[in-house]
Amino acid sequence: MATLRDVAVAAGVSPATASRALSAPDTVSTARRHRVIEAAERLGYQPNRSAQALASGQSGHVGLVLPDLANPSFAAIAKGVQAQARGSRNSVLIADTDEDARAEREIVRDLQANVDGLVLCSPRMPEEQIRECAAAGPLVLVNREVEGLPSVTFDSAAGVTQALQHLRALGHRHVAYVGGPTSSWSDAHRRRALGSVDGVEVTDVGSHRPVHQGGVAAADLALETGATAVLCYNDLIALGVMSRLRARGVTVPDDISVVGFDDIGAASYVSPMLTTVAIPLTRAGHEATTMLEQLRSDGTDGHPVRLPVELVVRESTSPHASTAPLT
Amino acid sequence: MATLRDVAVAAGVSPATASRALSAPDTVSTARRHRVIEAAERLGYQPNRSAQALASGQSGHVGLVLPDLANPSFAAIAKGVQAQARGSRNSVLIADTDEDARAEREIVRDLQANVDGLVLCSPRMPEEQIRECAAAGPLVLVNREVEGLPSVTFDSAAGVTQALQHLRALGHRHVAYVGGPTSSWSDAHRRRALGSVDGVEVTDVGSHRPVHQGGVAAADLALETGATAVLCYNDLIALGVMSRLRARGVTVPDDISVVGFDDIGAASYVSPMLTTVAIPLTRAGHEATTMLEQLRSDGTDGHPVRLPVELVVRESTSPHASTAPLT
DNA sequence: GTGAAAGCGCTAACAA
DNA sequence: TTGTTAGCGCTTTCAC
Repeated sequence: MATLRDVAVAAGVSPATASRALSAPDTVSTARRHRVIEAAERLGYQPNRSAQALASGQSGHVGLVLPDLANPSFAAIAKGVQAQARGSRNSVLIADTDEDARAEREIVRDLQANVDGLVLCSPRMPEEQIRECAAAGPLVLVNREVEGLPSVTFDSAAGVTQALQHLRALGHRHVAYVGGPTSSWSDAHRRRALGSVDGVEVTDVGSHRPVHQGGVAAADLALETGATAVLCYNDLIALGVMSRLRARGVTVPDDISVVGFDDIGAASYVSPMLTTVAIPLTRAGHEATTMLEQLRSDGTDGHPVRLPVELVVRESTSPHASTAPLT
Repeated sequence: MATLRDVAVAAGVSPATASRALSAPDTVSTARRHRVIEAAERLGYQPNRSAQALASGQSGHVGLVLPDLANPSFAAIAKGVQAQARGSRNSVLIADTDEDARAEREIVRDLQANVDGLVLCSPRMPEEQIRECAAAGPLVLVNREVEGLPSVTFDSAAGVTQALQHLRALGHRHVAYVGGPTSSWSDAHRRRALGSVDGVEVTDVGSHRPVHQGGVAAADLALETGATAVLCYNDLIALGVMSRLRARGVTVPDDISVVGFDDIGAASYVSPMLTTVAIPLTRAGHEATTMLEQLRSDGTDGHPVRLPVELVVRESTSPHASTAPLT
């Protein structure tokens, strides 16, 4: 493997000049710069990142911590982070905490020691720990807000309102809400908007695991409330609710309407296709990474950013029977 | 940030001893080892990976190259790689090539210069390029075989056979096969088993994009063949086929049976639940990473490993009407 | 078993 | 603009 020294020798310049020619081109005379670049290409020179990191104090790595890569929502965020990072010639060190809260703190510590900045997606880490992490290095939160720390979240309260308004417009007056993990920031945030629409009564049927199975468990509870529509913490739950409803002979949307959150791929694969609040996950990954880069350069503090969401009306919602428009 | 030097001073030993105490414990006397470890913990010492890498020539990073993180199958592989790598105190540098074949070669080159080994998941990179990559450093292929290179694949030919046998047992005699990308190794591998079951005629309806939309496009073609069942390259396609069939008023499984490949989450979320060939994606990630570690230590060549697959019968397949068992 | 010393490949003052 | 000189923090001979 060719080193920078080799390139310098081949180009007939000092290592320092070679270094400059490659990483700060305009500080070097045109002629020499060309010679260096040419030599680098000819030798197939690849900079040694470890050496660069050691010498410059910048690893060129962005850390990404996620609860579960296999969850399509997190994977989408990862994709965004990845794309944006590569755009600025950074690479991504990824850590899946496997929903293990205990390991998480340690994983973050470990990672943080070796990256320039961290994108942290940890719905459940105690706020106090998050602050500790933030003190240890540049960090941007995704899908969670902590006072004073930079974050990228979704305006899902607005999403809840949109969903509720949509349901009201369809004649629904009583909606059941199937919540996500109690300790999650986004669930708390959504719950706050539950009373935001006049004329719609919302019954909370509690917290459920944000997976398909959580939805099947919640479906019976939702049915029991007598609500004519159910709004779910996420699509996985919504899909679970729909499965269970179908199994019990309840038809969606004729008997009951269902709304999800996230707009994962599966939402459009099922029948009826799921009406859901789409949240720009991949964009959040972009945004967080950009913010991280700014944090590091400008040294600014970074405001929380709240990305807009959008209700996507598909087939799982329809006019409530008893108030259906007469045709 | 405390350095190893700080730890050494605090423990009253030389940096060399401190280094040994931490990374080769049994080469140091018990007493000193304890002193060093204690000091390290007290100071919150975190080794600087870049320095370790530079000095030892080992980055402690495993590279992972994938076509698309947002694709649940690849995300599952990533999860496996990640878990296994952490188990051996390595971290994962991830690169999503975004299905961009041109960028891919460069991404790999770049990554390869800075990792100890690479897990490469690239269904479409030309074989010759793959060999180049393999020459540049330790590398394990996932879901693809190249003569002489270590790889982890799935015995999906056996999966095709299982699926076909299942369909034959249900009375199907004519099956349509909806293929994946022409240039993909796994599609070629599956196609080879299409004629493996006597009494079942398989009509190939061509290559399709391995996404939902690809399936909806293929559904009409499959129908046109007059086949009573359709076997798909993957679940996304199968789901697309089912959507389209439903839209055309064709009922699954009563009118036509559908079988997928992969067993992604969505396969169990839809109705009817998809019968599919489950492939151990996450395990493949584990396996590939383990293999990579062996490659590096033993220096062995690494045999190709072919993981078993399993047909999961759900609701999208049923006896063919005209030959249905009489009840 | 332990320490001193020499780098790993690069960047960043500082001089020239 | 360029070269010289020091390291970055760690591992690893090599003596002791």
